[in-house]
Amino acid sequence: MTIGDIAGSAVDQPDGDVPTERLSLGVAARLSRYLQVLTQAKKMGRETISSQELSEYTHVNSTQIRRDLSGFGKFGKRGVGYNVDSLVSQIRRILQTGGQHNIALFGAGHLGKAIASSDIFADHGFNVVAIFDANPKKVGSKVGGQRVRDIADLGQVVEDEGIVVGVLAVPTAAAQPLADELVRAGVRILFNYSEALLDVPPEVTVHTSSPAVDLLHALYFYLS
Amino acid sequence: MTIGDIAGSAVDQPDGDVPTERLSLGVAARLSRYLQVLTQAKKMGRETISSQELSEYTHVNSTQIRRDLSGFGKFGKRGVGYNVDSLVSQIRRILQTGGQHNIALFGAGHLGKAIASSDIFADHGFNVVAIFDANPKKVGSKVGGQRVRDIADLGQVVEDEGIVVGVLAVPTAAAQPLADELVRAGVRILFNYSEALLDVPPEVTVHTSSPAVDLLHALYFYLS
DNA sequence: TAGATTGTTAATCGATTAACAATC
DNA sequence: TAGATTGTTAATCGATTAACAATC
Repeated sequence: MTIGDIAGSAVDQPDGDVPTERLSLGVAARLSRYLQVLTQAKKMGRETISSQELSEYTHVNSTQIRRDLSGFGKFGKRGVGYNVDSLVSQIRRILQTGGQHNIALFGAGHLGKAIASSDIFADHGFNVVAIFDANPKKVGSKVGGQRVRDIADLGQVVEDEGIVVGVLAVPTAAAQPLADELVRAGVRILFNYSEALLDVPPEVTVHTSSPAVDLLHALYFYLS
Repeated sequence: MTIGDIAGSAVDQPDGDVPTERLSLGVAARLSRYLQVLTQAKKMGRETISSQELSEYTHVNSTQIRRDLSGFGKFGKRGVGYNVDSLVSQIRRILQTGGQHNIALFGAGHLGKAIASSDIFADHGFNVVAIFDANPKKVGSKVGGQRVRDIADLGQVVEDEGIVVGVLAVPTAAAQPLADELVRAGVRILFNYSEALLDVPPEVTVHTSSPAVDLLHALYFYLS
């Protein structure tokens, strides 16, 4: 890859350009955030972007952005900004998430269809390799170019496809039993779009989507 | 409503004179987070919850949670925990978002339908009072019990219903022009589900949904 | 009571910010 | 060059954590 010589030749830091230590939670979260904006900027044809612009889109202070990035190498050009393409590669490398990851989607309702037919996940290297639904009537139908599978095949598919992430777009009542099955099958990250509070073992991470909470948060600053 | 006498005074104040101090961004974000879990817990019939349990569901340290809450009053009972109902009321009061807010939904595709038929927003006091779509064929059809309206009526509806939040579940290409119209109509908070980077005036807040980014973030900690 | 959990303190760590020289 | 923007420092602020007495 071309990444090595760009960052490597810049300065031979003792720490180097490869983050040996685990990133702090805050840094990882912010880098992911930058990546989102950069990906969108790339789609819109932008070639460079300044820390100031990144700041406006991410709501992260521009000094903080420069500081986050400069910790891993000198990626920017003074007076110009950052090259969008190269910064995307750099951040992906830092986050070690440049690869492709297989995910499984559960629930072929409106939300499931919306997810399957969008490329929000695909843009970040997540391939929806299987869609499941508990309703026998939906099994076999096509959603987003995929055949909807029976939940009974869960274990086999997780193993065959090396799935580590399960996206739960199912009714609240179905979420916990499904989560239990996914944990049993070896899935380690659950993305929960239902309203259930999921109980899982400590080695499993649950992320619960909360658009309304984000909205409340925004509203607080609007009202005050 | 009981909300008016508590939160109303803050809203009615001229600029600068707010009775209570504005919460820090971090506190407001965490309180919103607690509220989400409490709302779910309430639905599941829980009567009390400990800071330790809240910590497990929110990934916020339990000491931090007790510290956040005790800053506003002694809401808990030692040896027992917090009463779910009363804590919900308290946090809503603190966030001044206990009232009902009218929001408008744009786009009657899969995502729009998923949002309209779920109660993720309703649970937090957000009423979807209007659904718009640019496609004339969809205008007039029913989605989530509402008649889909023509985008041309936007200005009038925003004024009539007092809408401050617009949820954009539209194709990327349609997002910026729509955002411009919403800003013109006086909407101050945009919830963006498209992949567009929206340019808006400083008085308008854009929140871009980023499930894939959250996933990347979770994955980083799984991989390392 | 006895166990559990809050409310609170104090110490540490990381985030944020302003400022500015370096340099594209 | 001249303007713009990075990379970096230093100072401040807020978040996090462990620990524990209070008390339900």
